[in-house]
Amino acid sequence: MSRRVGLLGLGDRGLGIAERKGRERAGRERRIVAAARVIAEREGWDAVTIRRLAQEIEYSQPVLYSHFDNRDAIVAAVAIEGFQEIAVALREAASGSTGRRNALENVAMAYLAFALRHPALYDAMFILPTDLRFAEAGTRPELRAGFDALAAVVTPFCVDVGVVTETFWAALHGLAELERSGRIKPSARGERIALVVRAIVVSGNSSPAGGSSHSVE
Amino acid sequence: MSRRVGLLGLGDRGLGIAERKGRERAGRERRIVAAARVIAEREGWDAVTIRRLAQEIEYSQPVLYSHFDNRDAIVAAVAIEGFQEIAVALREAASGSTGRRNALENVAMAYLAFALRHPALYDAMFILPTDLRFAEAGTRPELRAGFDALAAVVTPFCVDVGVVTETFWAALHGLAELERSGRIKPSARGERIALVVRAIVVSGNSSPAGGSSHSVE
DNA sequence: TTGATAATCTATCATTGCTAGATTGTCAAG
DNA sequence: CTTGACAATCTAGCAATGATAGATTATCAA
Repeated sequence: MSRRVGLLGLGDRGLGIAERKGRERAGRERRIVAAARVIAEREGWDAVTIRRLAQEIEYSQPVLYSHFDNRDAIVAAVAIEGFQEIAVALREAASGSTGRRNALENVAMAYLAFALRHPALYDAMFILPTDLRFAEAGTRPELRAGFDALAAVVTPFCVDVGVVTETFWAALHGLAELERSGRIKPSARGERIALVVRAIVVSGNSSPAGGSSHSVE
Repeated sequence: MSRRVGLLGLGDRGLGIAERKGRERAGRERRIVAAARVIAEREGWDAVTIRRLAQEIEYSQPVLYSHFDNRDAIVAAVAIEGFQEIAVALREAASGSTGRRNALENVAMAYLAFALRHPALYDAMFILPTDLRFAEAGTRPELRAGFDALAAVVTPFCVDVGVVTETFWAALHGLAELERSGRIKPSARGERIALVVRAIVVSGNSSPAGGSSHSVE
């Protein structure tokens, strides 16, 4: 976010005032992000203009630039909300499962349901440019949470958790994208998910070791 | 593309002239698409503006609108080129293979190589809005060719070719997208591909029938 | 009260996709 | 050869967008 904040140089009892200003500022920032998300989900990201957001929060346009460097940074803020929420959704799906394989199924279904239920949010997370950093040392924990949730349900079936999780994620993302954009027919979604799940169950372990089977449950 | 063409009302021997005009027009259209693609690949799609393209082909901006309804239609034209070319690349990868499993591997690698080698082209095909129709009755054959190439190498390993091909495609697309956008580390690409290939080989056939294995080669 | 600084606004820029309307080229009918 | 119609193309401009410069107002310590 932008730097020039101010609210320094407080005198003796100006401390509470600075706190109030900080709260107001944070609240305004949340309203910007919330408005962006609502408009994007209702009318698409093209409708999310700086002017429109300014009108929505009842401030002038330049105020937005004291919160975010540019429009893409607002998209990124929405994307981060999305990564937090999909992590929650995936963890819930996993926890409400009857077994390890069922957990895989539920998580896969939850992933697709999330992507299809919040198209604009998913756009912000994966399609629109956001300059969010992934797969690096300093990756924000919000961005790792979803990956970790996938890794959790994949772990029982493989030795190289990282690679299998990445591939599982890729398969789910690909299914979501191709279905979202009308490139594959939605009717066979269940069968495709079943295929992905079976693939992980049966061939997740890359090296000859590892419990290859006979624990099916 | 746009409608108002003209070149009718030809008299007795005006026929050759009309043909020449048609050729010139088609050539100009090709130059537009080619310029769009070159600029996009060199400087990104944001640099592909109508003015820039007009300058490139040495005509005024409105001329572009006699060829394409809008900017997205130009992106779509580039995307179609991409679908044609990826189909060729996948077929070549399949034909130069030593066996059915090796064909799977080669095609998967070729898919990823294509996506990573032509980022702007892949953007046009899968990321940017184009209103191209897929998975419908009147889908253009150029858009089916790539899918068919995938289906060809998948067929030996499954009964429900459609579903398995869709899932294979999704996995490859997901891997391409996540790697392109820096969300998974490029170093493990080979292992991820191997995982996808093994998954199809070992669990591609959904029903209990079908040649489940023992023909490995 | 005053002067400095923070907070916010008004006004404006350059760029974009797109289009209306004027202008030029082409060619068949008279 | 002229003329009138139509195709082809251009000049000029619109409205919208992201972004910013600079004026204006609020705040508060001295």
